[in-house]
Amino acid sequence: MRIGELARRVGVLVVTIRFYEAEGLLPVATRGDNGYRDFAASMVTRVRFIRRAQELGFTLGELRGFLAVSDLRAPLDGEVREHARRKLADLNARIGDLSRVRGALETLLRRRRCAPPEGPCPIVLALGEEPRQPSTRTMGSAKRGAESSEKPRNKYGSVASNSSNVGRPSSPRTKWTRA
Amino acid sequence: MRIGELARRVGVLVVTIRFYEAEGLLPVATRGDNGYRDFAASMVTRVRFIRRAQELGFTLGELRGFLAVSDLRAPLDGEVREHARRKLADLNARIGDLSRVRGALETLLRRRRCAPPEGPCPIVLALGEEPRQPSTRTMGSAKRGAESSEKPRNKYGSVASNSSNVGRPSSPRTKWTRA
DNA sequence: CTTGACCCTCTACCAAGGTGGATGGTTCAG
DNA sequence: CTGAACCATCCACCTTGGTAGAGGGTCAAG
Repeated sequence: MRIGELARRVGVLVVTIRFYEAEGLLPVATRGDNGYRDFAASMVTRVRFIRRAQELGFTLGELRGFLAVSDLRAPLDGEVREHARRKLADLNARIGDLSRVRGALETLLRRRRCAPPEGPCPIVLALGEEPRQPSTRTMGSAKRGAESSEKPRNKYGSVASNSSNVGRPSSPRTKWTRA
Repeated sequence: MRIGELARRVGVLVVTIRFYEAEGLLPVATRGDNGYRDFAASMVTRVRFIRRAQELGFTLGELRGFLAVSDLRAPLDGEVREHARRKLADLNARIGDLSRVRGALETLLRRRRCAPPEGPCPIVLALGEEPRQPSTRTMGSAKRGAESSEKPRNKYGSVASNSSNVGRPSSPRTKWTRA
């Protein structure tokens, strides 16, 4: 199968297929005498898998690692197995969170408006409340940002000093002077 | 509360808070005479909500829309309600998908290796197979790419000229010199 | 009155995940 | 044989969600 047909079958752009190959998500395709790539039929499933997994919040990096293990058909030994176990835990946490959001959303649809006149929306509360159990959440869009009340030692991250509230009826000349 | 304290409490960078304000995810903070932002205590919950929702695959754009509705405390009328209903359907599909992945992953951990010697990994199959029911999956990382066997009417339809890339050592016949 | 921890604005830049264009070779129908 | 529809390469650019730094004001303690 040529690249165009593969792309058409999955519903992605040709350039995306090439991008995936370059990124190591697809095995380097064999080439004909004309230099054209020739893809096996199984690549349809594989590309479809990539798209679906991406929608579920897996990054291409994770997928690359995962597919590499799958391709090697290597036994699931120590490190990889441990990684899989961690992924499973993440997955469970994630499913739990999404279920909470679903519950809140269902409640919402049963009511007439988002929030009781005072206080925030139940969905905001459901997700925004203090974390009760620090389950290692490092999935999906987890960036390398500081996590849950840790000291963010970068850019305006030092220590100490607290001056919690307003109390400055002072001079009104600054650069901004906006209300 | 000043920006630094808010950032510290949630565990994000100060610049991230400013970024959220600029992106319309937080209401524009009131300013003191010195120009410093002054945040309400409820912003802690709100920012925490944003982080958690992001981890769950919501984009900042979705969150902006959602929070706007929540802030207005407007009744959930036609369009917004419809949107919420669609989100709920997406959510259900997503939870179902993640559950499938979880099942596959559990199976995987019970076995010794990823796949039976022939054929691909069960997880790849579980996600990569032909879509059976075209439920509108437009969540999480859904980009504006072509979808499911549509004609990707972009790229590969025109030609033109360029000037960069000088002095290429073009081979007599082909550029790629096949494998 | 200086120092250091804050705060402000603005501009640049980064990584991920592509998208699009320029330039050119290949294939096939008419 | 010609034109379109493909295929190839490389390079530039876009969006998202931030980060980092320059340049400078504010404020409390020493």
